[in-house]
Amino acid sequence: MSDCLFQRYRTHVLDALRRIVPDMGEELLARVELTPTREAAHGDMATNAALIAAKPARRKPAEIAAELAAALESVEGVTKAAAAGPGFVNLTLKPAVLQSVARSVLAAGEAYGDSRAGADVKVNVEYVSCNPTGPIHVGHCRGAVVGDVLANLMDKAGFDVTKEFYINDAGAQVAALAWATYWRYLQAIGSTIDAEAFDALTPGGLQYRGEYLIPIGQALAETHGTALADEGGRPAKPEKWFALVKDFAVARMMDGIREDLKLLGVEHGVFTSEAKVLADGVTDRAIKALEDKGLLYEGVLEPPKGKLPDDWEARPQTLFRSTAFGDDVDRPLRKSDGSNTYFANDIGYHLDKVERGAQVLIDVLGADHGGYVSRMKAAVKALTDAKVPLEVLLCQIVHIVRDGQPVRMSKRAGTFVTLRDLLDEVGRDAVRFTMLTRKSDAQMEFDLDAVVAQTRDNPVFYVQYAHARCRSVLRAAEEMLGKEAITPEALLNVPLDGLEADVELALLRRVASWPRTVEGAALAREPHRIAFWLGDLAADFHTLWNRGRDETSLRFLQENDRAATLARVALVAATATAIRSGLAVMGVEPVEEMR
RNA sequence: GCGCCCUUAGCUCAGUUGGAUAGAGCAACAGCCUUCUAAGCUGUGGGUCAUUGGUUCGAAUCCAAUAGGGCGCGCCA
Repeated sequence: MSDCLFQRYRTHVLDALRRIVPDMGEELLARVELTPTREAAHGDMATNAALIAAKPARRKPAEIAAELAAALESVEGVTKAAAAGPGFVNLTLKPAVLQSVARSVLAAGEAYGDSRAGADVKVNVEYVSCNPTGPIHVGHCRGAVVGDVLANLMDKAGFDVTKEFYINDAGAQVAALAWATYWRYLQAIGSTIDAEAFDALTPGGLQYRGEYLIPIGQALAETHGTALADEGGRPAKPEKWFALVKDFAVARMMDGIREDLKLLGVEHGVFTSEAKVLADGVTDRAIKALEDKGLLYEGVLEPPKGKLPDDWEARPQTLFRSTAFGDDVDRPLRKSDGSNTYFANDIGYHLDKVERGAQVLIDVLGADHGGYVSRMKAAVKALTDAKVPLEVLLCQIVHIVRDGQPVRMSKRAGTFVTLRDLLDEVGRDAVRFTMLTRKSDAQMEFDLDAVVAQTRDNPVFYVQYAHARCRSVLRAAEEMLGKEAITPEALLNVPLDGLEADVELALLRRVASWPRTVEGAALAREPHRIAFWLGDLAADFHTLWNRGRDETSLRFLQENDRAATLARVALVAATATAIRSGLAVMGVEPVEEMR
């Protein structure tokens, strides 16, 4: 675990504050923060301590701030502490303190920024969770990346994270998949039945007509020959084939989905089957638990306002009293055929996650599931007596555009629909990084040309370029000083007091803000902050680099000044490490050079 | 009709959970640049934080109402 500058000095602030204003409650002290300043004129850090303390002390903030500043001025490493504005205290640190940040980074390596804030709380992050009825689609892509990076982030922040995928393999959709696969199987064994005839035979009609099921039908034919059909390749009764074909198709679909996700760099630790949760009786147990709490009843729902479904009719059904937990209406658990609704099974699944030890549940869902959130939260609240929180991250739609024009998702027109096509076109790193350049709950345009453009305004490129430049300097430094001189271990012992230029200190300040960025982003469940921090860090590094163009004295490698060179190499190595630490959370590969 | 999310510079977006004079990039304008790694650099202009009210030392941030955009609204997942 790396020590965080801000945490360290915050304890000094609290110590001083306790002396000046005794008897402050813990909850008030918790609101005291020490943050980076927005402007250089305000020093390195600022605290709101005097503003917080003013009320309980019944004193003016400026007064307390002045006393606090006087006390903090004597703290080791502080050159200046000044009251400012409505009652802030600004701290200016000795350059040596900022310089030591480079050493912390080199000592910690990519573990720099690791935090214990999560206190090993068991968090289950469920994401992607698409139907296993076809290849994974670009529509799932944002949730996949957001979920994965959130999980990485929380892991880095000290949570005990499980990455989980829920396989929706129990509903009508997989039944339709089984029928469609069977159709392809019949074709593979030479049956002449056409789509229309089979469509008429299939409950709910033949839904999945995509070519991706052809090889699966063929594989079934190879294994089972004609055994799954009646004579002449005529369709047999479902009893003869349905369960087998369904399981086979789902398994094959999941193989493909797993493979595609792996190309995106997403690997879940746990896959949970809806059918298995159901078969194991967890779902029944969950429903029983709700019943025991008196939260189920037979009732008739009001028809929905606005557009009415064509076949709507009032009907008594088993309802969960979700309104008791903040939902708008009570929700049905059984379909008219007696089977569970998706919601009912999902209640079972969430109980399953809790029974496996999760203390916090996080679902990453598409925005079209927004209407589902309050009922699921209600169910989890009811099941766990509000002991296990369910948090939901909604990801808004991504519009794929090329050159500002929307890309229509049409298979017939040959424009891509699958995640794999997107990855083939722009690459994994561009997809992952770009998906996090917006808050999850904001809509986003994904421009196929812009995300691979090698320009300043492409954050993926800009961050990669910064790392490549760092590596380039380190390679040149190796030429100049020898390999042993610039290992992280060797650089740990290099004097850093030459790093005093404003651009160098600004870079160090940014690097120093990584631990608190990790904690803040993890606690707020906002993985996009990592992408923005990386962009800021890259900008600071490029600024320093560019300054060296005009002022040769600021260049990293100085032929005649070994001490200055070593200090700067340490800074560059620390910067590269910080970038890698951030990219590791993003699941993006750092590059050694741009090509 | 109801619920949830969103509205910040001409454009695309941040804004560290209520802090100081609201910030980047693009575009515009003005200079510079032939390079330690090239895909540029420096500077300038640009704002009623959708609108109105409220909460308090202090609001883009919290609350209420209004306007506009998105999503959802029994047995799809």
